[in-house]
Amino acid sequence: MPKNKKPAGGRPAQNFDPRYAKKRTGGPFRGNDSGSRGPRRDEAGRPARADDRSGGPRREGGYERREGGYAGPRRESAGSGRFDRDDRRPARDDRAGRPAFNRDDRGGRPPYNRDDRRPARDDRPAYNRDDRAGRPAFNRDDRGGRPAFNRDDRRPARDDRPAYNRDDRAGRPAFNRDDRGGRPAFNRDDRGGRPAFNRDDRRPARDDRPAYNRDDRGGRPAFNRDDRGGRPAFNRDDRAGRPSFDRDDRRPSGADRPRFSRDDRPASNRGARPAYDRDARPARDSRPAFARDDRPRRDDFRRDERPARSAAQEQQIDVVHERLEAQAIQATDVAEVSFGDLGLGDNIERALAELGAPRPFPIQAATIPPIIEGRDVLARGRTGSGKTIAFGAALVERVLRQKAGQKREFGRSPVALILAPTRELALQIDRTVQPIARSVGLFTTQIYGGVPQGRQVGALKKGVDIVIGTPGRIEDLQAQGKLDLSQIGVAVLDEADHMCELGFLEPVQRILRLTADGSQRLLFSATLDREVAALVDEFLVNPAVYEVAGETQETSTIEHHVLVIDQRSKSDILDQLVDREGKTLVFSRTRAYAEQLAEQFEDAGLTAVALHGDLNQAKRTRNIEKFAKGRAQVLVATDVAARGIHVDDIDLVVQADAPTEYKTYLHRAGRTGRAGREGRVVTLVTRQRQRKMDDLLRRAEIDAPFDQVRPGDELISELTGGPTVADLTA
DNA sequence: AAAAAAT
Repeated sequence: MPKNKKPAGGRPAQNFDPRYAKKRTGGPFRGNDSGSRGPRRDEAGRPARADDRSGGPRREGGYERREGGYAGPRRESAGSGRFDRDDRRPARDDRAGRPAFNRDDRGGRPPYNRDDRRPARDDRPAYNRDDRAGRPAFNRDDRGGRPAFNRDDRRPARDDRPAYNRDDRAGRPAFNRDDRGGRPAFNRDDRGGRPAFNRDDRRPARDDRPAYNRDDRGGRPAFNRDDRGGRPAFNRDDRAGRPSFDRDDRRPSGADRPRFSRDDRPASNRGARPAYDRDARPARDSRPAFARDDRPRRDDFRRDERPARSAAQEQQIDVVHERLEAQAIQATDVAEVSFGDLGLGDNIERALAELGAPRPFPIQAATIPPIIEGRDVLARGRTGSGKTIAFGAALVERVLRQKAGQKREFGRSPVALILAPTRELALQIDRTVQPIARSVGLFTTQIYGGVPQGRQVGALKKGVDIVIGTPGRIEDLQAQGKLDLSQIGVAVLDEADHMCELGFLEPVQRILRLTADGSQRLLFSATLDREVAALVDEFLVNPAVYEVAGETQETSTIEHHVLVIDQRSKSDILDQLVDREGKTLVFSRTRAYAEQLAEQFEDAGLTAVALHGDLNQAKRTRNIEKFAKGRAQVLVATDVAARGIHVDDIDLVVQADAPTEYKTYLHRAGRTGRAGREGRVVTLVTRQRQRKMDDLLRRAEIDAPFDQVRPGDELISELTGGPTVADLTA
């Protein structure tokens, strides 16, 4: 999280730096983009896309030069789990190298997390206290020694503070009212089971509030704070308590089950069914065929059942696209275009080359010119197609032209904002945008939660041009008067459709409303759809909409498989899937399961780390870094890692829990097969979920084979793509 | 269910 604003001070060892260079290099666009969709028309209003349409074949070689060389660490880890454990022990020092003590360590981790979290909290109070302690001390000294100075010092201070405070207070209540109206609604909805009751309660309360509000303004915040303070505290207690209980429960059961399972399974399954399995497979293969035959019927039924839903949704989608006049960009049309041709300056072009992007990808060629021109832009380009560079480079050029001739001022307000749904993504975007901005003398900073705000505020005080962050902390600092959004002339929403989902939309709307009137808005996502209509209608003016032609599964480098399993065998099958060479990313639906799986894989002798919202930010960053650098073979994550996150060379994505939305599937799958590399996605489903999975894949326009598997089946080791640790050590 | 601000 060091987001340094300072010019020279090179970046403090950033996790993905080396790797990062490759990241964002772009997508799997191949020279042979067969799927040309609609004619490429030149809209009247379309800012001339400077692309010379010399339709040469697109070369992709330049983007593959950097190969992630993590063979070393991998080899060690693959060689034997015990070596890994030994390696870890010294690293963990305190925890001592007793596998048996792992249980103790597990019990000990939650307290560590709490400690880690507290320090973060302690830092702020600590800084505050220091500041407070410091000021009174100085005041006292000033009062005692220098009356004249005291008056001077106090006056400006008092003048400034009350003035600012009054302004802020005057301003905040108004905003607070809006916010309170919006947030509690979401909180209550989120809290879940009482929406109806809450709403009922609220309405009368709101009716009463106008009168009560004025009187109670002082009182409510107190109540709100109490409520807020109490609930999170309970949550944290619960979290801390549950994991330990769960872990305790799991250990005995886990210790017992594997023994019983292994004993039972070999006896029953291997003994009796192996022959049946092989015979049964063809039969199973035929089932999907039957299922497919059945599916059309279901579709018919569903169409009958859903007319309201699907029709409405499709209409909305059509409306959005029709009204926005989406253009499909042909890769061949931009094959010979350079970043300079698109309007970017030499410095930026050089910075991009250093990032591993010597020439623009289609989504970049399509969107950069209109962004520089100042138009609102919607863009859809599949995962790993280079969207970050598209908006990042164009935004820097745009800001540069706007600020041309202006002096750089200390404490200036930021003029551009990039919003992302997760802290890791915000950090990653900054890793791309910062070097581009620096190349032309602009400054960026990250504004996201989970870390002390002091550093972020310090950067803002010095003066920042581009802010990159997550909604919560941005609103927080804005409310504190430490972040001025009024000068924001360009606002980017990465993962825009996700940012329009419940829980994100309102904060995003509030933030956008605080930006300058008529400021430019850019919405990017691999799954941009009608969900962004709420924002488009309010914040965008005559936007240009782009997508890349030919983004079909045929042109994808990702291979998809669905394994139909017994719930009981899930654990063993997962062990088998992740026991392999190469980086494996495993998705789970819940934080607890992610944590559980990471421990399970560790117990199996692999190096595995978890990534989810229950971890403090330091640990989140540490774990994803370990995975990126190859010091962990397996990353088990919640959907916090589903969108945008780029780690080189993930060649297998395993969905331990199948997603419920096709968009989630696409984004999770998109963690592999980036920039033209090959990747594989394996999704586990139970027999009962098979049909839902089939529907989901159809919506995602993905064709994947369904295979029933049991632990030990050859298909599993085929999918892992290589010999396992067990094979090597046997 | 998860994510996003702390206190």
